[in-house]
Amino acid sequence: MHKKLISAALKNYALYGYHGATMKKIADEVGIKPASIYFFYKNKEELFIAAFQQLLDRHFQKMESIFHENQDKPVKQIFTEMIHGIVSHHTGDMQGTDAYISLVTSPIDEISQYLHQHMQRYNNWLVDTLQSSLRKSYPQITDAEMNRIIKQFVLIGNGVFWGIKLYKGKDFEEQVVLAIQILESLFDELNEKYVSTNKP
Amino acid sequence: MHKKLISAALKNYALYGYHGATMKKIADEVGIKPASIYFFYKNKEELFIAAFQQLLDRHFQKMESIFHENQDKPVKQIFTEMIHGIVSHHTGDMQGTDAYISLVTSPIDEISQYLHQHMQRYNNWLVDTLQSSLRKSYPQITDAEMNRIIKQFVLIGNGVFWGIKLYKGKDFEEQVVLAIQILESLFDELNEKYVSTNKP
Amino acid sequence: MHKKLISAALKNYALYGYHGATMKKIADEVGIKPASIYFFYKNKEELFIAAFQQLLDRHFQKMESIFHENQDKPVKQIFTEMIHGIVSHHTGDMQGTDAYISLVTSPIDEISQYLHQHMQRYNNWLVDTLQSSLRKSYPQITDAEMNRIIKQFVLIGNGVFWGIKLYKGKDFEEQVVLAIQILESLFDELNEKYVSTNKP
Amino acid sequence: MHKKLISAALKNYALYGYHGATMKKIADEVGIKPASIYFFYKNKEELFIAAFQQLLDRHFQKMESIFHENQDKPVKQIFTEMIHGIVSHHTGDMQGTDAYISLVTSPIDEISQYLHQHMQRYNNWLVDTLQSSLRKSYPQITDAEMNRIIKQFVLIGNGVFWGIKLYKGKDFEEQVVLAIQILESLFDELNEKYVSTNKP
DNA sequence: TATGAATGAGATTTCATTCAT
DNA sequence: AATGAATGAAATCTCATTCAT
Repeated sequence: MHKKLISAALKNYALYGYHGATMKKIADEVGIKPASIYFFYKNKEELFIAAFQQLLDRHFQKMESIFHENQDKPVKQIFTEMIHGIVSHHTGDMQGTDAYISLVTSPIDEISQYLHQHMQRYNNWLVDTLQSSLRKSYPQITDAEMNRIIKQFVLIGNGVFWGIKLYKGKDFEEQVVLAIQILESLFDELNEKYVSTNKP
Repeated sequence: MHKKLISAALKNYALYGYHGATMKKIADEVGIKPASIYFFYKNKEELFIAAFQQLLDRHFQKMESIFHENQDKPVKQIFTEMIHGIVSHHTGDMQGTDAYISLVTSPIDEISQYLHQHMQRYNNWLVDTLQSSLRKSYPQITDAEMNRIIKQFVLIGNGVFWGIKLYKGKDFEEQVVLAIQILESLFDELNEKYVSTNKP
Repeated sequence: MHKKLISAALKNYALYGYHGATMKKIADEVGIKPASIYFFYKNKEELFIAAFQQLLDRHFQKMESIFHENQDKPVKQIFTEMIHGIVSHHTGDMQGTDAYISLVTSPIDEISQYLHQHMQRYNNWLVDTLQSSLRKSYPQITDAEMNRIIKQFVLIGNGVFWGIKLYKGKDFEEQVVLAIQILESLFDELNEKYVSTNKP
Repeated sequence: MHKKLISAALKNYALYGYHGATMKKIADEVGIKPASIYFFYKNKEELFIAAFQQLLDRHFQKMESIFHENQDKPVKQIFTEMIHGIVSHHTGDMQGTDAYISLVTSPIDEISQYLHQHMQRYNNWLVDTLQSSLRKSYPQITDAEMNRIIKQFVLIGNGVFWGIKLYKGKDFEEQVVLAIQILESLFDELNEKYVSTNKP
């Protein structure tokens, strides 16, 4: 029931925002009465804190698992697979995506703080992880250049992410293709610098 | 008073969402009583529809004026200036930006429709405008290539836009710099292809 | 404008009752703004008192004029013409009729009192008037018998009146016919008693 | 509580009309808070629809029971007892009577429709019932004559009913007496026609 | 576990009324 | 003669929450 309530809470949050997601709507969704929710959660705020934590934890876990599935492939492919991973994670759970977007503009303090922590943690993990992957393929790469390419990757990832809400169908697929093309040209530049001597 | 009410509505929408932006909060903000709002707008929904229309119209107008200020400059600069324009428009009106983000997940039908129309109109204008700028500098450019570079520009713009909510200060400035670097490399490729006279 | 306001007030009273007849609805009906009503009437209560007075006065005047048009005809015909008069007065002004019905259940003190006075005055006039008509045709009629026939006439008139709201078209017309048949048999009885010697 | 609410709703409707019968007044009457009414009825309209249905159903049931108590008596007495029944039903529940009168001018669609259905049903039942009673006592009576006497009975009943609101005390009692006198003379006529054996 | 009944607080909206213009 | 702007009061209704069962 905890799981079902969190899921219903997120769905309603995505649709109507915090104040629009009422205990009644959530209760209806899981087939109980509003009063019953209080058996599982102290109040509305606690329910939503639990829901948001789950949302962000799941996002983190998904990104980790995508990385682990691809960590032995060539770096470029790791990067492109992560783009695909972001896309499939979010398009496959539109309600979670909407909730995530709404979170970013949320004014509730406890939420904002947790979101900020999550961002920090996610970013650190991403940078650490991608740095080691890059270093493996380009041993002489400078820290600055690593940072640059990782941040550009994130920038492109963000562009694709926001596109999820702006484009549908073919239009969105095209965005993904174009994002990966950019990524590839970034790696082409890297290759020219660090691996040109490899091709005799 | 209409203007003040719309402004207050947007601010509160950005902060608390549709259901959290109460008529009382909005009235307090402009120094009248909640009942008085109904002299200017039939109900809450109509107030917000007016507010959202203004928000989107302003966004469009801002983009147009940025373009017109730069239309005689070299293409590459037009593109980079538009990135700067997007950034300054949104960072200078954070409340409007938050409102815009929330709009994207809004379930209110009339809003969603108007948003969709706006997107269509904005996109068409952007493509038309940038195409003619590109054609002037690269007369032999193919339609496909024009489309590609414009869409990649949009993708990068979206990445920068979403970054506004994720990064602050130096971190965000770095994102803009990196975005422009990507844009520049895209134009470098174009130049290689079409500005053959550069290579004597 | 006074006339138009009273008319609009009555119409809305008939439709929605006192509390449902809002100053806005009344103002809309006559094409002015609610604030303007206060130029003509001190407040809602005064407007309605004026309206109800007019309603009852008109009713009284109508009955008087019906009587005067028929006062030289045979008594029986006077009685039947008055039934027709009641019918045509009320069916021709359904909104006034509804207002009149609602008045009867109205809890507003000033109204109830005025209504009661009107009833008294109307009843007295009716009895006086019909008595002298009856006396002219049946000189030996007792006061008791006069009273009886007048009250039965009123009873039948009330039955027809209430039927206005219960029946439509043919069904209502039939009620009128049946009412007049009853009246006629009442007069047949009178004739047997007082004018049998007239038929040699 | 449902019963108490309906009763309070009818009382306040009779007193103040639909718009004057506020949820607060009704709640006060039954000793709860206005918000609590919404636990039992979705909104004001549904409460009143339930109340009106009960009002009309009770009226119908009362008339049926009056008939059943008297069905074995002579026809004439059935008719006069029903007049007495109408009177005692309505004078004994003045609030219900006022509510009933107000209903007749109600503009609320769902109410009007239900009222119309009730009228139809009540009328059909009345005609059917009285026809069989008449046929028992006057086997040779024509359908036309039966219809006539039933409709005249209804007409007189309506006159008495409307008199409830116009006369008090002795004056009203006199109306009932006069009504029954009329009924009796109607039956006298019937007897003359069909009970020829009375005149040896 | 779950709910029926209830409520205080507050949200949206309506309404009669005022007042300066 | 009429209205735009405003408001206090109140009406309808919603909502998070409580508590006894």
